[in-house]
Amino acid sequence: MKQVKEITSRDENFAQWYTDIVKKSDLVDYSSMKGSMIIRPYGYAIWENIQSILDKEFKRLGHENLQMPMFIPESLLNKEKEHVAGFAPEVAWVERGGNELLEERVCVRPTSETLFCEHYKKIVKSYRDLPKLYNQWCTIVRWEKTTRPFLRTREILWQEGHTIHATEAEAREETMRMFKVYEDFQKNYLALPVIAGRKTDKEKFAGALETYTIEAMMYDGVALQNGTSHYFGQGFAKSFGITYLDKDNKLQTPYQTSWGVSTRMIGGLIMTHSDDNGLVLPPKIAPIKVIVIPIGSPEQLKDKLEELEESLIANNLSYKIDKTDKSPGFKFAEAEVKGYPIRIELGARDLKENKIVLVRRDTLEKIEVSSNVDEVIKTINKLLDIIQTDMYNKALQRRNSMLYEASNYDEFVDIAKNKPGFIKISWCGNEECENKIKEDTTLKSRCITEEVKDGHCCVCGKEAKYKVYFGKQY
RNA sequence: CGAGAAGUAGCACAGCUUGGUAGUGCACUUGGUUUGGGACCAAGGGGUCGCAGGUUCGAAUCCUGUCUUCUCGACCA
Repeated sequence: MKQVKEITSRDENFAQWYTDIVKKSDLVDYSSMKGSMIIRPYGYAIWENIQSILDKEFKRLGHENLQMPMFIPESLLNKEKEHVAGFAPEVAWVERGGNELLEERVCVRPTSETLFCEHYKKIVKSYRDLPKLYNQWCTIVRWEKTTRPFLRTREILWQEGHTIHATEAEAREETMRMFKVYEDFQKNYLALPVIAGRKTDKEKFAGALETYTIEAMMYDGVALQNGTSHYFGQGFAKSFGITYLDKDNKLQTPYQTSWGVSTRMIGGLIMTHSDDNGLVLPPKIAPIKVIVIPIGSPEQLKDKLEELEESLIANNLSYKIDKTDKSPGFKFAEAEVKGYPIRIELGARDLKENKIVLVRRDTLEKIEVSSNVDEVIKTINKLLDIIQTDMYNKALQRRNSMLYEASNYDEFVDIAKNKPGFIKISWCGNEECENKIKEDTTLKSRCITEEVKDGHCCVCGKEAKYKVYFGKQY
């Protein structure tokens, strides 16, 4: 396979390959601010697609969008102890306004739980006020040391849902509902095979009772935490003094959740599907589904091109026609870098024989079809479905080939040191065992996938409570 | 944050050792010829050499600081 110039081979240097892909496909550009990327129109279009799909789903489930302040006074952030302790190391502070030193410094939100709590305290008085199902699309700031486009940035573009409920059951249900929304979205739209499970206490969100996580595995076997849903119980409500009167006129403390996904998912998309020729995007999320490349003089192709364009519009297929006067080879390569799912090679020579060539980006397979436009559209629609499914299955196969299960600690360490991927073990639930694994292998727990009643902890040999995956992470 | 490397036109780089008019290829613009895997000819346009100091008659080049990027570690709800 011919390799596109200037993209490092994926198997040679995965990190460099990733950097090349995001740059060459024009998803992002760097700015002079470390860790704050410029999301270019093509990258932002992917985010807009993600946004519109999820936003519709959130609203269908009864959520309302709102917008919170971007600054949090220190005293407000400090109200929930565990929460602030977890975030303190990566909070950015504003200490001056103009030339004046502030009386109280304010942080740029690393997440908005505290702001929502303060607000709930004001607006929740009665059981009639519950639940509140809120979401905001915004940016947050976490002062990361090492940054990489999409995967780890200081300024993060994301969505955070915050809900408050009268009962524990309702809040738990909400946590799991949104967890499922994320899981389905990533499988069905992003074509990412994911492992969904609960975080260990060590790895859960600061201030949460339970954190549920969507863990995707990248091409190189490294994990990407691609979304989380948290159950807070009454912890935040108690810290902030949020109460309401129930039907019996008794004062009660409500239950809360929060959940979020970010543009990190775009990094996940790239690191799962793309190849040495460039980006490969699942059709359901690709901003442009079809790229038309005319080959031959414009006069020869004019009629067919117009006919094709009309049909693409009529069938609601997002498309682009490359009318530049570059050579066909250049356009092919460019189309591959951009990852358009289907390429139409509209060639004068083929048209004489009433043929058109379609090319799948995921496999680069060339498919000859009749130049009858209705036929072409029919084939495209079929192909888009096939590509979406095939991409998922291909990623699933690779992911599964890097899933291991270890029955004893020696085996675990051996796999951890020699094979990239996730390793499943039985675990007693104690943090010491997690820490030992971290020390010996640098692996961290990804998530708990099931509870078990028998078996022994892979590390200490005591009675096992869970099956849990370990892996390296981005 | 630690170790290493890099920053000169949109991109890839040369020039730096030994200070003295800012270079090459691709890309871009115009005109023409082309068109099935990164076309060709001709004529053009574009850079305060990452930023800030310092040394010097003179700095892309030497010195100091700083920022950004990359690789590998550490860190990472």
